Amino acid sequence: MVTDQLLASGEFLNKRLAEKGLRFTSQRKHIYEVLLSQRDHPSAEEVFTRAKQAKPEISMATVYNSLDALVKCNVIRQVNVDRGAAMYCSNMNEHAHFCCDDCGKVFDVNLKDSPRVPEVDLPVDFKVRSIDISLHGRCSGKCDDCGQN
Amino acid sequence: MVTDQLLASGEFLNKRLAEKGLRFTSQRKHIYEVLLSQRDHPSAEEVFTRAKQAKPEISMATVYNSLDALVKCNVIRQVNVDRGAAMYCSNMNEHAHFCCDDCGKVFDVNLKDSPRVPEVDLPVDFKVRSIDISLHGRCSGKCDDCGQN
DNA sequence: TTCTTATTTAGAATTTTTCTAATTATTGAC
DNA sequence: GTCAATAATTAGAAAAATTCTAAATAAGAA
Repeated sequence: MVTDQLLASGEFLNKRLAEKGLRFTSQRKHIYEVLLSQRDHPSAEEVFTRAKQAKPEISMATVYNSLDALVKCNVIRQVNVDRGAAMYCSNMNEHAHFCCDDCGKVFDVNLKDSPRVPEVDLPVDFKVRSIDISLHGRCSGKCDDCGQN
Repeated sequence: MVTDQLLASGEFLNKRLAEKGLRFTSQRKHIYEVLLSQRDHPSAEEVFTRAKQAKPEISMATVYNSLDALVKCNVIRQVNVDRGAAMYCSNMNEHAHFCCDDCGKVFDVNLKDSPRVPEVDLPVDFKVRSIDISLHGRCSGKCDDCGQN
């Protein structure tokens, strides 16, 4: 288990980046912290906005670069539920995403009997790196934007 | 089971569209046929290109509108595996998508013990309409663009 | 410290998607 | 079949999302 202290220190990220031959930079650290500090599903644009608060000089290109680096070294996930902007998720516990087609919000949902991930019939030399499960439907009233039904 | 004859006739699509209060138009029929006739995972742009061959007057806005209509009435699926363009899939059998991070190609893959779709812990009033499972990894040599490993 | 090279930056460019307003086509009622 | 209501189509503009470029900077290894 990764402790919050370890996450905060940068040690953890440093190690993960190094394992992939990626450099530990203040921008990547900051963007990672931005994602950890508010555990929703921001788009790159939204990450950019949040990151600028403490680091006004950061650029959009760096946000994309950093997000890619963080995804590559497996400390965040990229979430693609629809056309439109990709979203980013710092919850690395095994979970799926529920996307409400009414309000567009994305919720983390846990798999029952976790970690029972679906098995697939793959050609022998296909190598799986990650599995994404996303549901679409209606969150129906659970969120502010969704009315009664 | 939906027969190819039924699919081709337009009867099937007509019925599905009507069930959702959507109109049956020559453009929607054509785009559906375009997707059925080549069962890969084209982007809207690619659908546009293919559709224009027989219907040069069709517009991009109509392609998006039609794809949305076809998704809404459940005769095709929208596939979001990455940043960049959404893709469309006319295979409505239960299956997952494997996206090769090397070459970007998307493959349909069957679930083992189908149809054992993962169950999730959802708030009671969340209603699920569809489930998407996508894998990322390497197709490693199975495709033309992927070298030896 | 020095060197090499990955990363960052601002901004331009490209790609993808949505919107607009006028026109056309589909559907249901008569 | 004709008419009316309105959904869908069209071209093009606009917006949104992402990638690229070339110069400057910073990280990590020696």
